Amino acid sequence: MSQIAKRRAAAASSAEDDSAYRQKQWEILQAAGRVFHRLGYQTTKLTDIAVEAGLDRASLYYYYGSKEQLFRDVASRAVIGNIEATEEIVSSASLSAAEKLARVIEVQMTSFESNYPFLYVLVQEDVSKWLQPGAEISEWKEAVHGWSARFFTLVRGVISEGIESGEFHTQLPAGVIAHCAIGMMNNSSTWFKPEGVLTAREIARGMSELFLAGLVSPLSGSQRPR
Amino acid sequence: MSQIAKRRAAAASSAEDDSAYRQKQWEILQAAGRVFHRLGYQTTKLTDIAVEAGLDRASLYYYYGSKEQLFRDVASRAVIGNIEATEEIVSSASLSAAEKLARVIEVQMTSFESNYPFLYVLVQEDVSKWLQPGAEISEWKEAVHGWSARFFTLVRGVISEGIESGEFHTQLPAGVIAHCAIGMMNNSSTWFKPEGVLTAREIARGMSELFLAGLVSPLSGSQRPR
DNA sequence: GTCTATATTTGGATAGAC
DNA sequence: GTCTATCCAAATATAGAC
Repeated sequence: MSQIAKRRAAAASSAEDDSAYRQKQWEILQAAGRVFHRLGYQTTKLTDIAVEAGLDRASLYYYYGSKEQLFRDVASRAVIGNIEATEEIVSSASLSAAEKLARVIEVQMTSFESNYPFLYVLVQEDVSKWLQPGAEISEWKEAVHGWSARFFTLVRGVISEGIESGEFHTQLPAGVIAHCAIGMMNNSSTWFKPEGVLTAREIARGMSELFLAGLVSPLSGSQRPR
Repeated sequence: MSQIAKRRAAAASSAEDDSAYRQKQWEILQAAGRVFHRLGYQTTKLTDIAVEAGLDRASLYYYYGSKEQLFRDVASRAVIGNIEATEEIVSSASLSAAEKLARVIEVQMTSFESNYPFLYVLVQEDVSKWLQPGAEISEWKEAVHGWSARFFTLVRGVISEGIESGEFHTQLPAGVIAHCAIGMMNNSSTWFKPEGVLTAREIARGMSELFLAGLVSPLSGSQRPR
């Protein structure tokens, strides 16, 4: 164990929750989140994060042990609660498939917003590439990949449910529709800004409407007058 | 100019179109395309490409001068014709907005298929990050970014046209809808396989229907019986 | 706690033998 | 044409002074 690792461990174990140490950790984490979101994991250099956080490259190691740990902490921040909320929606007995889909979209989009930019950091990394042959896999990577797969399965399940009950009509398999929905949402990492004119909730409603009623339907757009 | 560069230039200039040299270049390019698609540009190491192509890392330099040139050749392969086809559709005077959108989706999806995986290599790179402050920009990167922006503008234009003519109904701004459409299509880089059960054309039709009529509309899905 | 200076590793690119 | 053996730059991580 390196010297800096010992000092880091000592500082971490003796630090209270609201200590200056934790505060600084949090500031660095936020800075890292912004940079990862802007540049992606591979492109981001520790220098970029150090500059964004306003200290030296070496000083980062007093707070975080590695670039990967930094990324891990950034990315873990939001996922779990998100998945659980989605599972609850999907397993509801009283909601129609359309309502479920609308709520899943709303949970996801508002989660992108309230956890900004942490959740985006993850979705834009395409975690499915992590388990490709040749890549070193870690327990954490597998877990994230599992969540990602789980989310896909949940969305596909809702679509399947709607198709089987006759509520939804489509020529495409449920999995493809699920990919479309997820792609639409995840792609918002490239354009959505929390301080924009539209809130995540408003965008989510528009997306649901688009997905359920389409652009041409005379029903759509008139349900909620502007 | 390095020795290997001279030998490469000599081989390239004296090679006929159907020579063994060109053939090998093409094989390497295909291998590189597969690896870039699988791992992304930054993550891909020259070793990965060499292994995929079945020769040594150093031997690549007899055919291509750098990793970036390799990527550039991979990525340039498909884009231009694609943009031009899209521009022609959009500028048509006789098509409705809905028909234009459907055709744009079909062009894009079939292009992903027929150029597989070259076009995917590009869309999954998020070229907008290339012009971020701090990144070194090249003429080529700017050109690609320009195409990407142009494509977005074209799609948004179609949506706007439909909204203004009263053909489309939505609560969302045209730009957001355009992002949704593009996100849906580009995300297919993570799941579409040319050898799958559905052709790109079939998927494109399904996507158009989804976008125009929605999932719930009783019209959708019945237009083309299965 | 933060920095300067440096060790270490990785990966792109070259020289030169064959 | 392809390879072995390097070189070199970039980037992560560490030691140790302050």
